[in-house]
Amino acid sequence: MAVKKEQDASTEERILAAARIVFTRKGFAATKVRDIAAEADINLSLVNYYFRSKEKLFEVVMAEAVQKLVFEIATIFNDTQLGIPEKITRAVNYYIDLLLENPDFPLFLVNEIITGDDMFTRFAQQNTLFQSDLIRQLFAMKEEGKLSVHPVHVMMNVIGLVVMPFLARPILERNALVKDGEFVKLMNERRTLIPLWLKGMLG
Amino acid sequence: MAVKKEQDASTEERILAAARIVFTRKGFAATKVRDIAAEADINLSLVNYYFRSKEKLFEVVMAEAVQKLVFEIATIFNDTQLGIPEKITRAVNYYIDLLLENPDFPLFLVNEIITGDDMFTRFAQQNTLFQSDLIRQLFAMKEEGKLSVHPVHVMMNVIGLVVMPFLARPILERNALVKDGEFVKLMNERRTLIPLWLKGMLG
DNA sequence: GATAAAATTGAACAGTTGTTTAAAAAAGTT
DNA sequence: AACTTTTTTAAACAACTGTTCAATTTTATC
Repeated sequence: MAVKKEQDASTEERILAAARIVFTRKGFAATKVRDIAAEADINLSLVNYYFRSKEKLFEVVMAEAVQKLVFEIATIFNDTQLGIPEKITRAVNYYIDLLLENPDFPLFLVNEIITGDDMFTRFAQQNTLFQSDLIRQLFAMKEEGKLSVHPVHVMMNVIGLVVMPFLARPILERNALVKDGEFVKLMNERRTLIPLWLKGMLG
Repeated sequence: MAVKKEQDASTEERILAAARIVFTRKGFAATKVRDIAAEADINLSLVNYYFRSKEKLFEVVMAEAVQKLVFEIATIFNDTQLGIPEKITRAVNYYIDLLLENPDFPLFLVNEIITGDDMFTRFAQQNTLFQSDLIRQLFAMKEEGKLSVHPVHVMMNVIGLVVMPFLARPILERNALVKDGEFVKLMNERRTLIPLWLKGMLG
């Protein structure tokens, strides 16, 4: 008995896709299971049938997001073959790629840091960003006297310079400071600008 | 008849204070009116008695927050007496002061950009940050060929460098990268570092 | 094609949540 | 003190929300 799952993934995947959209747009608390069902155009009960609860479904979506946001970067930051500037350049490019495809990610994640019952924390715990080889390199550089500021400043700057524009995007576009399509152009400029700026900060 | 309000402000103010705490910590959707009543230690009905609805109460709290975050800065950015570096230095210091006192502000505001029904937008519309004298100065500098990048880059960098640490703070402290109390020290360092970094970017 | 398993549906449940109401208590006014 | 207004309270309402259940339909297996 029990034919393993994986027969008709279409419904399950549709729910997941809908959940991604609604959770990302409205956050966990403001999202109703009925919203997801409507977005997926399936019966309400199916959400609980495929995923056990709203919370479990959310965890899946959140895990995906964190995975995308953290794992690749962790690999780069932990590549002992790469120097600091190269690590930063690659990370910046990866993030800008990712965020151009998923512009709502930062808002979504930031939202859950407050709203959620530390769901974010649970996953971010595996977070190797902050105990990475890059951190080690920066601390070493600091001790050699070649870096004048606390390594954390550098980390905060990388993240801030990459992520903030996506957080501010709605406001920028609303105030017509950035016209349609221009945002993408600006972000592409930042691929080379941010590493340049950081080089200035390191020196 | 109708003795004007303002008699016993204590209850009203207690509700408001409680609302600030709970809304800021959990966001609009995740906050229950009963949470606020409990936090204020008053009867549930009084919330609707003094403020007409949860939404109206939230608007008050949000308006306060946006006011604090935008108005002072707008004044600085629009002071035609001040040069670019001086504007930036003052803005950075004001923001760091403000955010050290209200560390949850950024998370709160960012949260409402997605979750809220554009409540943030309504207020931020008065936003003179992005049509300020500083913007004008930067565009002028750009046209004179003394600024190589788009002025928006500069704006995004200022905000990003100041605000991001406060967004990342929970993660930084959780991962023990920043010890207790050290965060404040780092932010105070950034008062001088950020203007310095930005000078480098402008040149 | 008969049988079993899995998927889907509509309805209902139980708990929550924002809001209202009517009555009581407190404060203010004459 | 009598009376009015304002404030506070407890209870209830009505709508909403996550979840479950039983019945039905669809799909897979022999």
